Amino acid sequence: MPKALAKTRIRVLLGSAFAIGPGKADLLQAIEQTGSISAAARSMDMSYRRAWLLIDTMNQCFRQPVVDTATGGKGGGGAQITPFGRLVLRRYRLIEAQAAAAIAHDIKLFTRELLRSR
Amino acid sequence: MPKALAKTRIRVLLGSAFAIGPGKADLLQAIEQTGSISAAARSMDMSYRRAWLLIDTMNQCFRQPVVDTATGGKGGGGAQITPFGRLVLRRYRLIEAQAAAAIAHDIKLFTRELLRSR
DNA sequence: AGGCGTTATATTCTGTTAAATATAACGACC
DNA sequence: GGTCGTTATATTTAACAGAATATAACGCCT
Repeated sequence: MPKALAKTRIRVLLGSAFAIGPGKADLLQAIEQTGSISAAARSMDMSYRRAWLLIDTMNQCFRQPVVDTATGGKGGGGAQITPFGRLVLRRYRLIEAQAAAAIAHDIKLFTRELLRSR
Repeated sequence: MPKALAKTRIRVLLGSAFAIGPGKADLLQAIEQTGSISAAARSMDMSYRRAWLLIDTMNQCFRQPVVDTATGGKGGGGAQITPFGRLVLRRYRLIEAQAAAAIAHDIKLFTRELLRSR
């Protein structure tokens, strides 16, 4: 059984859609590393369809696309994170880190003093 | 259509179970105000079963029960938040507020500059 | 004793979400 | 022109979550 663990999730919403959150950020990074949606999905043990849907949502929520795709061609096509996407990712990660740092101490106390030990 | 909105959710996990999060915290407050699980559930437009399940999870995750219940008796019974539950709630709200304050500025920039307007 | 509103719990139904499967289109490369 | 792996999308199937329903137990109160 894993140790008691505190996680902060920051999700940015646009209307009712989740523009970005932990999962989408990870997916962006996987695309950056693999160069395709399908390879990124495989590496995250996620269905291609699900990955494609997440990217589609992001591309619709942000002012500019975060991922560029190419169908056909060398290797059958591929996908790349855009410079704008890199910016989105960087700033999201920054916000995540700020929140985590701000509560780190109190979270530690909370889990130590209040949660049942496992 | 609602305006672009950023929400930070802090959920504290124990093992794989969510010990506490925004919904459970609200439920605790509703019980504090109403004095019963069923009235709290009604006030939140939630099924009694669901509310009971959430409370049960909390009571199992924390070192002490956060809610005391009584079956039968005056009014059929009822439920009260324990002093320990009040402590849990207060400290959870504090953590929530700290995280929100830490990222408020950057979240504002993020939504203004990066998100598509609605 | 019987009624009442609640807690506590099991079971069934239902709707939504995710997975699985299938298929078309694409364009470089051989 | 055929092959390849990918994007893009539809359709079907399965899994899960939540709602709905049902019921027992409880203890005060009239």
